[in-house]
Amino acid sequence: MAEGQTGPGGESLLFLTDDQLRKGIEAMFFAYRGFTADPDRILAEKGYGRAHHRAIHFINRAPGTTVNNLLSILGVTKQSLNRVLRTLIEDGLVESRVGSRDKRERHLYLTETGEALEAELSTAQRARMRGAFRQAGPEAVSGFRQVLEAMMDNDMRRHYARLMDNG
Amino acid sequence: MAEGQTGPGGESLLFLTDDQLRKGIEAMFFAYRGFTADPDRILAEKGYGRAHHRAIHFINRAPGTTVNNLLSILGVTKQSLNRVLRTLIEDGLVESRVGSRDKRERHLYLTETGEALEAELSTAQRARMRGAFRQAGPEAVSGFRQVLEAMMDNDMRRHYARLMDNG
DNA sequence: AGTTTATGTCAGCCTTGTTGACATTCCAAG
DNA sequence: CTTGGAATGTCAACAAGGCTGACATAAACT
Repeated sequence: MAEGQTGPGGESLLFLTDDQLRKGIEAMFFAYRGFTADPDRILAEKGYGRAHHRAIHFINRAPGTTVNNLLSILGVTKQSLNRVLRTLIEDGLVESRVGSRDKRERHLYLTETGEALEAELSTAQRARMRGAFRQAGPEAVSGFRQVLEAMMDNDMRRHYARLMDNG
Repeated sequence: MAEGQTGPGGESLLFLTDDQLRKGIEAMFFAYRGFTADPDRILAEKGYGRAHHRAIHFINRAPGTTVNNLLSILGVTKQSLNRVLRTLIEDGLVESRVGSRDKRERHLYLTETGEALEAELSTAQRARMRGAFRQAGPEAVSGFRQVLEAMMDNDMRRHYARLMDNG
């Protein structure tokens, strides 16, 4: 089904065949492994996991963010995040400051040590992304980001857009 | 560092700034969540997880594949895969046939029930991919796949290429 | 006959997701 | 002002699905 149609306007829809879609799906699967491979190696050495990386990344992106905001970005339960945050705080990578306006809130910051790990992780991950971008070229990069953005759920796209504004 | 250089040939390297790379990284993170969201919901209803989906997908792609081949594609340990395969076989979604040439090997096939679940999962996942492809357009899709392929590790790219040939 | 290869299984550990129960803090309605 | 609900964060316990290591079996290769 859905093989090589042509739309009402006459534009080629070859890229929407089930076969093309399946290629996109498998590309996404294999590429995500490459995407996480380098940070995973670094994290494993230090006894951390991907969850720690995600927390560190977004704390670095928005220093002083609250636990609740982080929860919403990461899309996990607060209990799950809390476990990760606790080890990062114990290990001195993250600092948690009680909110001045609202004392229920905890504002999160990377310490110097935390920033060092963040730099190590993001340098490795950027190197991989840079290689892929360079190899594929600027046109391809633009398409890459368009498709990814269209693949997000609405709330994720909201978070994504907000981060793009800040950065 | 790496802000808006121009290469020796004069071509713009704006898309290789740390900022652009970071956007690519975050897009990849949020998009992968969308990518898995629909299958995850279906799987959760039936008491399966992503690991089962991956096994089902690649058995469907290459019926009769051996356990070892699947291990290499999925990049997990045999113990991990075995646990998943065992439940799929017990539940009658996958059939394991002893090899005729080499009786050590087990060749894996989806049963009718297995094919039904595969269809349900891949239909949902294709719908998401189709929406993203349609929204972004054929040029973007081409770029998307170029960047993803360039992001893979070599052995993943090998598996990917082999699957593309078959398909 | 002995070695290697492919597979399966058991036990046990870790990360990271989940839910449930609970403490603290804030705010607003009475 | 007090009290009750909402928001925020912590602790405990459990499950899925990674991992390693040890071991059994059977077939193939030398």
